[in-house]
Amino acid sequence: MSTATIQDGDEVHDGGPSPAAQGRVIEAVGVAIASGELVPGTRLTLEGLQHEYGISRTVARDTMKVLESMNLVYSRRRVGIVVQEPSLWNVFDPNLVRWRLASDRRDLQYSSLTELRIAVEPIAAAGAARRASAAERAQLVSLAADLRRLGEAGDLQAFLAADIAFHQLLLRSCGNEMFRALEGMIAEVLTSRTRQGLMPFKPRSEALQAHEAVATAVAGGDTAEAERAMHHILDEVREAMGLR
Amino acid sequence: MSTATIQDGDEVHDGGPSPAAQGRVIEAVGVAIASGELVPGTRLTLEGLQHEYGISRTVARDTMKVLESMNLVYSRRRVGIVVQEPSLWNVFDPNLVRWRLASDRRDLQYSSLTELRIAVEPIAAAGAARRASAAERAQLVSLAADLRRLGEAGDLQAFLAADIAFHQLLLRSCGNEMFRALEGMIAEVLTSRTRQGLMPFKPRSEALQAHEAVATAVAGGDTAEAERAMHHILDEVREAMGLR
DNA sequence: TCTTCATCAAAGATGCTATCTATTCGTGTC
DNA sequence: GACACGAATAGATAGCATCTTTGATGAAGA
Repeated sequence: MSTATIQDGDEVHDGGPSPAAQGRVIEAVGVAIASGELVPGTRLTLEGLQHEYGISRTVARDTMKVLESMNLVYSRRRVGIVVQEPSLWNVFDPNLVRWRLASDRRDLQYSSLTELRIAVEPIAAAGAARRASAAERAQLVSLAADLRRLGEAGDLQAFLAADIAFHQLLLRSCGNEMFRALEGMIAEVLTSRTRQGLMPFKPRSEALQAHEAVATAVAGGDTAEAERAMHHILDEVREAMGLR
Repeated sequence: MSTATIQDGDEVHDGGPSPAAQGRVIEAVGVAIASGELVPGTRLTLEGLQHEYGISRTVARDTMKVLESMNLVYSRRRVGIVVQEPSLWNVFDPNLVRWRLASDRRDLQYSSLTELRIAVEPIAAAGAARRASAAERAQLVSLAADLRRLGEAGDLQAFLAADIAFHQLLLRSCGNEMFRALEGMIAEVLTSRTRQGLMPFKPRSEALQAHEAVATAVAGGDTAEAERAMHHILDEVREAMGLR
């Protein structure tokens, strides 16, 4: 409407002056790289991006700056912006994880995350047993009870939600900021596990018991037992992943 | 010298036209935030940054975009650029890790990384036993032998180098891209451990044996034993960190 | 009359565009 | 092998658009 200027409309972008052009482009290019559609070595240019997405040079510039800070691309004068080798990517960047989970390379990302989870959660449980607050310990016990109730009732949806809450609380209360940063990714893995039907239709009684054991151990400050019980929970996952 | 223009020099920045102004500013602001010098809630403005660092709006914008993608800040109209709560930072970003290790909050970052290492390395060892290439297995055995030789000779410097190589190779060959991304951070932790004198002056024979056990198990494809032996190596670290 | 609440306008900041100069570095030519 | 050309990013500047906070104004009610 009041967008006065807008010259040379050879390719008017629909959304008007499109607020959040930035995010749109980062998303689009990020997804294209993460999915492998843009293979390593591919060269982009700012001008090309401007034209393709109908954005100004500045926006193209800072988009590439963000992608560069994730190590998805590097830029050199006279050459352009070059897509990096996957082995150099910042694979812990939550955005990148999201993009990869949305791509058809989903499985690779999923198994990496699962293995990470297997590694981290036992130590997180031990950390929680050592450092969680009283409120967190109590909530953990309560969540374990919820899990049993919902699991025995067969309410898979609610069970998943409580399961996510349980594991997230553990990561949050373990006192390690890096573990806490994995909260979102763990949630993603658990959700995906249920969606793909990798979860038993009805949670195994053994798993329910193990969750209770973790909660009890954390509540009682028994680090070794918390770690052991969490290991036990994850053994089931390892089994399912063929990592046993 | 050839800095032709430079108008209105009310505050000429020393470095001339400063190539790589970008990196300089990201580094400076990133360090200031990571070190806690800029507390959460602090407001910056593009204009303030332009003035402070003698840069243009474009560069200030790019810089903030990068910091925003690490979740160190968020920016809102009419408000400015606001420093985020540390709990929201992308603490796995290698740059942020570096900044924090360089700050006086070093210890916090160090212990988080150590705990992460304790969690990841056993699973990485198991992964390597399952998935490493023949060359990698051989190299691991060879590095373990080097470790014994250098350890018994008391050459702490060379021992550290070989130790880093050993643990990095393990992470690289374990087949998990996320673990591999931790290579640099592990190297940092090991270096720091030696520098701070946390390493025994002469590596304990038990540790040397455990490294050999890991290498042998990986070479032989014995995942359970590789994991167990790596756990054993890390028990010493846990002991030292008071995590036992 | 005083207080409270809703409404509206101005200001201050970023979002985005457009355009310019400087610098670098790969490539082709001599 | 040296050198010139050109393509591309790096950086600077100016300006309009947009959003959102803040404060002022005015009306309704106690």
